[in-house]
Amino acid sequence: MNTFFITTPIYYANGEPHLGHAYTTTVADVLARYHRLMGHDVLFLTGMDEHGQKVELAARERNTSPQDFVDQMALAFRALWERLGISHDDFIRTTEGRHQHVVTEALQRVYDAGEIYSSDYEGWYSVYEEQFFTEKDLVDGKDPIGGREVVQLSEKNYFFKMSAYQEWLIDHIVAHPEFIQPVTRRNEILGFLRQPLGDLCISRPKARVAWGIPLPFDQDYVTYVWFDALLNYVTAAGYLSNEKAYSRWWPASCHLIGKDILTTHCVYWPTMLKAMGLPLPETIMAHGYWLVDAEKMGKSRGNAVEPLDLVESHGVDAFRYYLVREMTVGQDSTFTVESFQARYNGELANDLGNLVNRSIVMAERYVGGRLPVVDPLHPDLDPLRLRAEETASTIAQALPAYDTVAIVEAILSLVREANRFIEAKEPWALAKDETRRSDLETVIYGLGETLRQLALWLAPIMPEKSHAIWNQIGCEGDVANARKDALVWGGLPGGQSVRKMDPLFPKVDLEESATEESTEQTEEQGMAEESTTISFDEFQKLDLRVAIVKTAEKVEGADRLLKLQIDLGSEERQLVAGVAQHYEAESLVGRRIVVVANLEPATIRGVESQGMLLAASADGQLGLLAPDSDLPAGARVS
RNA sequence: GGCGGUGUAGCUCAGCUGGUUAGAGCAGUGGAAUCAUAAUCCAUGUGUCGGGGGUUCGAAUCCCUCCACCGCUACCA
Repeated sequence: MNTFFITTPIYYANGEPHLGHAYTTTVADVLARYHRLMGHDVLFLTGMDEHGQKVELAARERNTSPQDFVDQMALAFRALWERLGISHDDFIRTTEGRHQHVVTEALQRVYDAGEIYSSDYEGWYSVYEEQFFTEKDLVDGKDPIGGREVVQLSEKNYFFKMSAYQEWLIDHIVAHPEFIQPVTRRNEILGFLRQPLGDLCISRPKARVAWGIPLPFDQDYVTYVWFDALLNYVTAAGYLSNEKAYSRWWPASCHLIGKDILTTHCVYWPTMLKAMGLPLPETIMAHGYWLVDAEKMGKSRGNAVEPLDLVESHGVDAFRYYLVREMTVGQDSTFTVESFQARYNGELANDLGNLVNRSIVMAERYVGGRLPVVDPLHPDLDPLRLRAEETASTIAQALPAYDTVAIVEAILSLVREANRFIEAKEPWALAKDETRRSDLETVIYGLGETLRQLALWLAPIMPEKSHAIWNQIGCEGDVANARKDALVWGGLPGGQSVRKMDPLFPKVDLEESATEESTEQTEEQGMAEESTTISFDEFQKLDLRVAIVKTAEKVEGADRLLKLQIDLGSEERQLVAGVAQHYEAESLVGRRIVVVANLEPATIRGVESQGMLLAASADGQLGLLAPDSDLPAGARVS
């Protein structure tokens, strides 16, 4: 039997789950469910990464033990997976005995093979990032990632000879185009591997970090993140514990990850496996980020919407549907209420929900609620049958390509075909003509069978709603348990009674359900650590310039605004500044100021402002920023 | 700076190894129908396929170049 072993990353237990986690896990769930539908033997794994200093610190802050803390976090994640209808087969935690055993044993083997050595390491260490930095990495004496304190530290650590595997890894990636997907990420890794590859530090001294798995060959150290976390994939497969399971599941079919942990999965993990003498996973699929546009999340109404809130307002299935429908796996996408509502109203409520509703109503009204027994291959049903077969073949191609968007579109095309079919056949007209009774029955049967097909194909994406469809056409059992043979056209026997239910996707008034306020702008939600700092690139987007004030006057009808004409060197600009309560207009003329030159123009009190003057303020005091010397107008600030 | 990617209708995007009048969904406009969650169906686009050059009988699709944006990476800050 075909096996399909899919994993999500194990999520780090130092923060609450968010959209990024939800997306990865939902896509993995949808893929797992499709493979089950196709009759494959599936192992779907997710879990938690629970060791490390950040967990230790978080636990201390809450006055609890690390184990208590991670237990709570694991509960929070499990609760979300339950809410989202995730059908994982295993939930692994790195604090479990089965995993500690594998890590210990694997380390000992690699050590015995001479692939691990110890060495002194000296550098600047950030407690927060749990990382060393070289002198030149530092930015203003702070760590380059979060700008936090660093301390000089020299310590012995253990290293894995990762560098020895560089050529082998390149060869493997080149020889296996499916290994890293999408191709842009593959190129990235190949680019990364053109530089010399270093060795991998795999330890932390217990004196500094106690919360981890001790190195078997040196009890003064614990295992550092990668040689711990990544091994979860083989632990869960049964490595070193269940030979039968292991040989069945390993190597994994797919590690689904976010693009933020590409290197660890595409470089560290393969070399680790190689050193252990284990085969590599077939595919590492890196998806993109959801950009959450707070502006478009209802902020204009003063009440922003958190993506996960939509689960409560519109239901889990609509949320799952949106995730796999809107984002092409591998690319970034923007999460907005507008697009969510457009999908919900247009595709789910109008096209699909209404199709189900009108079909069931017609079955009740025109044929007494009992689905007729009709030859599924009746020529009148050809449009539906052919379209259903097309849907099936499209999905069969899209599934191995991880193309969730194509899967959804294939299903929607069947929905639209059915709506078109109804218009063409006009069952309401047939119902008025006794002589056309059999035509009518054929039509009703065709709709019933199409709904059955839809329920089956939608089940992996929308488990609850698809089951509701399944029930309404009188099918028994759980649609989630259906397998490939059920997908053959004509599986509806006929003769069973329809059971009308409430509309599947009622229109929702979001204004009432939106409550939480949010001040966030666009925020990236991957699995990367959130950071309040900005990158240098982001800073560079600002075009700050020195300007000289030519004229200044008060803006009519505004007591805080001044209208300034400024000399930017290459051009003159007009801008509006809210400094009238601190500066007389005349006193500014001739002064050098600093402005944001590439700010989008705005009209304030009817006056256009082509930029923004910079000033600092505190406790009601205000001071203009100005260069220390008589620089020319237009000088760039950086 | 190096490597890679993207740029196709108002919006979101399909268009594989070059080949009939460049497509889908949404939005817009006009119409039909009434079983249905005012839900559906039909019709409707003069799109410089980012600009320029080239290869070819023929290019959105291949090559070169330029521009814009994005990612990785280096360096500067």
